[in-house]
Amino acid sequence: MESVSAQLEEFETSCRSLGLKVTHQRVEVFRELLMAIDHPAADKLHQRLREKLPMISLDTVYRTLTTLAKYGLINRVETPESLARFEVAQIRHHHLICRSCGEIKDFVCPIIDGVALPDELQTWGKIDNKNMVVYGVCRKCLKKKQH
Amino acid sequence: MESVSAQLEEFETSCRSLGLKVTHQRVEVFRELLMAIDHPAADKLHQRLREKLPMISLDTVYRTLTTLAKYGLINRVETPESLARFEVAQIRHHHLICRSCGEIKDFVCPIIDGVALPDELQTWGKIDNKNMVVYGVCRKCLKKKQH
DNA sequence: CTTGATGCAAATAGTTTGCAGGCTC
DNA sequence: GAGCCTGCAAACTATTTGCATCAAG
Repeated sequence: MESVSAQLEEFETSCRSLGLKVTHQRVEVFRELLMAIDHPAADKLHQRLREKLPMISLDTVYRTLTTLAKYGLINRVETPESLARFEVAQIRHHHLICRSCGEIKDFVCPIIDGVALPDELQTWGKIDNKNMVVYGVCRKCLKKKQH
Repeated sequence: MESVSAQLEEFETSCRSLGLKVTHQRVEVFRELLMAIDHPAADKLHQRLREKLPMISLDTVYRTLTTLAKYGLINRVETPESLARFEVAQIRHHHLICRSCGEIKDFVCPIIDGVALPDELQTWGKIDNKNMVVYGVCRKCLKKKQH
């Protein structure tokens, strides 16, 4: 596991080699996402960022997230609420999503990673990512429902 | 593989047992989705439906899709464009999504279906669905890019 | 200095909701 | 006939975009 500062340094290097300017806002967006464990949506991230950067605008957050996702520095996670959520692109993992509260949890599963996809997919085009998404209702929500 | 009329009949039976009224609009929305192979979004479905039901409103399509998905009669498919798309809940399958044109293709993979998920997921809550989502760029889009 | 990034405000796009009338059960 | 469903219009929410200014390389 890399340290936060090492990851930030790597981020800046990546930006430079991609021709993206290393702005204060971009670094902070990335740092905030690096610290987050809850796959925040743009709006939530914006709220958190304003503590450090009171002037940062929501559309800059959107633009930054879109740009970073486009270059693969972060991942966009699809959710059932059609509300985009984000995470720093880390080790290969999959997602567990609660239909009730929307919580997204990561899990690793080397077996799934190792499964060979059907041959027909090879002729379809160029595959660059596979992700297992597991839906259900988390324990907290199951308890709430009993009332 | 069931015939279309058999599936429609089953749909009506399901609605009744769920306490949902079998309206003309609902049946047509379901039928249209049954015939579709492209996982249409609400808007596209609405366009198609207007050929048969010129008066059907877009919000009825939305309401119907939401209701049917809630009861598991159809599935909502998440996409990278945060635009909800739908399909009739058929046999267990997975999705292949083109990042460029948004095409969604189904594929079956018994091996993936059979993989036991890590134990930690059992304690998380109640799991009701697992789906592999494979992202890439389809051949048609790869060709376009070469120009 | 040049070009891309930001902040502001306004525009979009997808989706949801309140209400009155209509249709299923 | 009772209550859910529909159509219409308006509201909302998430996200995008045009433009002038500003800052990184």
